[in-house]
Amino acid sequence: MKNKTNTTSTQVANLAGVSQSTVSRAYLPESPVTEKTRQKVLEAAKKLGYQPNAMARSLITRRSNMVGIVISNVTTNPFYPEVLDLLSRKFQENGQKVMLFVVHRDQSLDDILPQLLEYQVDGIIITAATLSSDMSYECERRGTPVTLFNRYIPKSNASWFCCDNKAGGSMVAQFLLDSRHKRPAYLAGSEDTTTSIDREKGFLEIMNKNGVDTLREVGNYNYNEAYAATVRLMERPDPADSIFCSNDIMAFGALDAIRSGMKLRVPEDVSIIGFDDIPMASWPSFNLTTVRQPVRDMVDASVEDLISRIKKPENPPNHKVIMGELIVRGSSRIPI
Amino acid sequence: MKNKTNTTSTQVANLAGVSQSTVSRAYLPESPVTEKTRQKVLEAAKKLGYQPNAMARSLITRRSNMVGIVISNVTTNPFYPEVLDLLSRKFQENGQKVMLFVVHRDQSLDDILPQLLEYQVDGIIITAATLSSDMSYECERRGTPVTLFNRYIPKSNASWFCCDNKAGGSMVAQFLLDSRHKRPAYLAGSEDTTTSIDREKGFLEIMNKNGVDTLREVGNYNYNEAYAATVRLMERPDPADSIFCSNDIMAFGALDAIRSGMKLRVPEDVSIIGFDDIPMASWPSFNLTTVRQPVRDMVDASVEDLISRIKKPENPPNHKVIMGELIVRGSSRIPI
DNA sequence: CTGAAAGCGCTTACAG
DNA sequence: CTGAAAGCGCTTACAG
Repeated sequence: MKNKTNTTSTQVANLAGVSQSTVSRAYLPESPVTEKTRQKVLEAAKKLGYQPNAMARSLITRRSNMVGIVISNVTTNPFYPEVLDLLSRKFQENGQKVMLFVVHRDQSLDDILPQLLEYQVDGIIITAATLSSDMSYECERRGTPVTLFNRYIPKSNASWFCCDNKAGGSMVAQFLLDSRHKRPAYLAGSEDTTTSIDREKGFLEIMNKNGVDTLREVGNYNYNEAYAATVRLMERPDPADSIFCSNDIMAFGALDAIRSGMKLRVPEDVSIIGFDDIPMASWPSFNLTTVRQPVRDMVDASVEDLISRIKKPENPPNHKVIMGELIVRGSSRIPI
Repeated sequence: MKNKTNTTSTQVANLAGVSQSTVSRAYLPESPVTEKTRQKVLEAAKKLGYQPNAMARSLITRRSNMVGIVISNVTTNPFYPEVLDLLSRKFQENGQKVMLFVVHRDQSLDDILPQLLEYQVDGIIITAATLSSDMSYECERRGTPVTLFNRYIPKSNASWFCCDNKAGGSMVAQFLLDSRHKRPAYLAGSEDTTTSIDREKGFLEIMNKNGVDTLREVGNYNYNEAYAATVRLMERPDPADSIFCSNDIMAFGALDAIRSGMKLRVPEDVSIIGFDDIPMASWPSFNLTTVRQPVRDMVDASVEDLISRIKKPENPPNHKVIMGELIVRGSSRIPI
């Protein structure tokens, strides 16, 4: 293969017999060019295989038309591939390119964001991870808007859009009480995530209000840990009669532990409820009662917010919490 | 939030009392600068919050340090989020940024690749999709190497790295025969994918050699379609006694159809075998016998190939087919 | 409408 | 080692 060779606007200009500026104008929608010269340019461009260089354009327009997406958990929770799919689709529809960073537990965003800024992204969406105040400040200083997806930071210049996790937890609690459960358990996700904390908060608020004691275990949003935690919950002298898992993947772990591991029945012996409503939740093998996150609305809101703040940097950040919906399936007993 | 403002090397130069070129050199590893001036520059840079502009750098070095990843099926098959995760991690470790495109059935790569080229990516990896010869030619003309992941094109300038899909199909066929199945079925993925075609080819080769007739249905790599296809396979007067599904997700659909839908037993009534070995395959609910794709090796080979061809554009494309491994679990009867 | 010129923020020969 | 200058490939005032 030959070395990198790019046709430039000057070469096209020479062939078309116009100036380089005219070639440039031929590619700009609102520019003043007669249709005739534009055709002449486009023809020459085609002959030479010319395409404008986006780097050079970005350099001078101070707009890269790239946004950064930072995501994690992409292999451990099917919810995130869906979020990524929707986000990137929306940006593509808007003509924005996506620079992607997949982060892992051992990586700090403080090393990632500077790389995004170095490439002059116009804005950043952060999913399933949170922002240090240093970085938040740095983005603000540079004028690069940041939007958090399903996370929030009390005071910062970032926008955020979350599922109403607390209300979701409360809905589950109320549903469990209505269906006469006496010994509910909360299976927490990662302890440092606001999602798990808020779901638990909402859940406990209702349980406490009704004077019901709850059990608690931690599953770190992970199938295997949830499986083990469920075994612990069930081997107690006072086992749980229902488990609210902070995401669907953990609920599957709980389900498998109860049915395959302990040979108990769902929902007769134990009710299992999840959170997310990923597509698998409706598969017959799981048939999971769960809280559906309004992913589409959350994605739409995030992208629209980011784009509007890219266009008008003076716009203040926005925050919104969007209600989820309880989807009742066969993994839980139902109110009579 | 204020408007975009970037500190430039010239400002740093002024503060540090050196020339702009010296500031530039301070950021280049191999450049001749005394440690003392470098420190002076870095200090000034820190004070001003300076960071080099990657766009300007790319423009002049003719290397963007960005690679394009084109991926699809990211929500329908957990195999691909894993591929994406591994690919992007490897590139990040190599200091390459990733420009991501998630494509859908209705989108042609012929619209995507020009966007990647416009942004001067140094190379492109295409996963779960294939390349038109026009585009292949265009990339070659521009000197941008392309690597296909688990796809191939007979003659083109692209590299490719695949699982040995044909051998995988043969392994499954032999295993099914060894465990005395008499009426095997092949459940095809998308008909236009080489992965499904090759797995079927290998499967049939062994079956034919042994004079065994096979059934066939199409599931398009999709859970629901596989569920329906399985029902058809079992409702025949001569139902299948084993189903080789062209990926794991379809195998789950088959499993659910057989157990939840038709109340038959696996593996006593029917053996189910998949392909991929995604993490869920080992969950107790599925406990799926399947062919494990050597994802890590495939990813490593692809990334290394792309990087080496970015460095040396004169290197010819490489092709490699890597053997998978049959993972025997509980969804299939075993040879006696 | 069209062209000549300046300039975006860098890297890199070329001198010194 | 360091600086002045050219130039990467564009866009965009400024004249005409």
